[in-house]
Amino acid sequence: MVGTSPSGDDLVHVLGTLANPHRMRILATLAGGRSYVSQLARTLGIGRALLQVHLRKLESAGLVTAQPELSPDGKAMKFYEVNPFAFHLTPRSISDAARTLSAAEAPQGREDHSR
Amino acid sequence: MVGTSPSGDDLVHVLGTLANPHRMRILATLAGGRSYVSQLARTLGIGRALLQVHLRKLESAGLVTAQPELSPDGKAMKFYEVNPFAFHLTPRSISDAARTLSAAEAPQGREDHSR
DNA sequence: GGCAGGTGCTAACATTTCTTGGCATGTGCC
DNA sequence: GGCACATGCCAAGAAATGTTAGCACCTGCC
Repeated sequence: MVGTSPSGDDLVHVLGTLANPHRMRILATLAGGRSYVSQLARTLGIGRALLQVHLRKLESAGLVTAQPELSPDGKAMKFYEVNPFAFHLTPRSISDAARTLSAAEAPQGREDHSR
Repeated sequence: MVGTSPSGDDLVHVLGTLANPHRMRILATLAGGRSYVSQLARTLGIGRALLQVHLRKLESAGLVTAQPELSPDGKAMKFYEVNPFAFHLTPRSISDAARTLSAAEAPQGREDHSR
């Protein structure tokens, strides 16, 4: 699984997701062991609403996985854990990714911006 | 130089810079050889104003370098070239970086967000 | 002078992302 | 019932980013 080059769009998504202090801390915390939302919120000292948004982004980027579970005493809890990943960023890998960027994000210029 | 772990803040900066289709394409183009602003704009099909903003971000993240030069016929031109770089992103490296995030960006919570 | 081709800057608008607060739902327990 | 703790969602404001248009300046050349 390692060594697979993500498409340009995916890479933009992943990088954009990682490029945020909160999400880095969340990832770092989860790397130390799985945890559930409220617990994480307490550990990180941030509100649940905010945390959930970030967790959702991390999940949509495929960096973490959610696992709904029922605690012994019947509470519905949502555990999260880190998905293993490895991205190598070099001018070369970025160039490769750039070639697979979707046209939608491209200016696909027919326009004359010359003057 | 390879293998040096960037500080958390630097990493956020670099990742945020790379996480953009325009900047990826700019980097990809420059990886194929140095070029100057107007030329790049034509190649990419985007306006100069926009290009300059992105080039500035790439430069501030240390991914490219600007080289002002005087063309044979006296025109002042600004060439850009890619700086070699290599970042390895893994849960581990992200965790390490997260520990060096500046407090300013930290919620450093004393607050009670519990309810 | 006037045109072509470089550079730079900035104000203003458009869009996206981030953050907060409030409210709704569910379970177990005293 | 009422409290503690868990989840979810959404509207709305704040802040950061992205984009465009326009103007200013310089040099060589016909």
